[in-house]
Amino acid sequence: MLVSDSRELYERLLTCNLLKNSPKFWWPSYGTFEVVLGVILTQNSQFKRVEISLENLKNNGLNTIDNVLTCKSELLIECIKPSGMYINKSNYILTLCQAIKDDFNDFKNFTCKVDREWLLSQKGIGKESADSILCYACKRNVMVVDAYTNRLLKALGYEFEDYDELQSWFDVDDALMAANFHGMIVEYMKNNSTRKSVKLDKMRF
DNA sequence: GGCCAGGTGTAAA
DNA sequence: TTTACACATGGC
Repeated sequence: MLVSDSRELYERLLTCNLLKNSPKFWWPSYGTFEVVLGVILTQNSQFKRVEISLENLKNNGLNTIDNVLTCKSELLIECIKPSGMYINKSNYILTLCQAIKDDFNDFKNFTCKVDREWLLSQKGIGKESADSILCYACKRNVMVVDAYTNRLLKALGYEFEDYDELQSWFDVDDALMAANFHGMIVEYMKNNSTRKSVKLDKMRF
């Protein structure tokens, strides 16, 4: 094992200064409804494409639950096309917005009251998306793990059975640490890895 | 042309 | 329970 625990990994990632271009939070519009849209749009897509879609949505006023629910679905689809899989994703967005309205009334109440189980029962929301919404939209102390995280830990000598086991390896203090931890892992892996290999020298190995 | 990107649902085996 | 495939786009 090249690191003894998640805290050592966190310290090593901090020394890489990976979040220097994101002064406070790595995910854009942290704590807003736009994060929910971004989480669905980013599924099997590049975030650069997601940012184009989010800009389209914003320019058409589709950055609130009510506006998404009352707009023509053709407009929603047109806005999110750059991220791909727009038929599925537009349906996921619409049904999720309706469910939030039905069960929580508004976004603010949703962020305070929603839990993981509720999110996982929604179509189009799996574990990673549920945790991303909790972490980056609801500002909860929830660690998001993904394929990057799994590959990094594997390169460091760890093997995990599944998502939940990988997630439970992480020990985080608060919402800010969780948000930045996952962000640093993604940024590190984007810059220092391919599907087959991970360069560890930036972390002083 | 094939592979991949800040995944998930569904059907078949 | 696991595996294979669909979803769809643009960059390399």
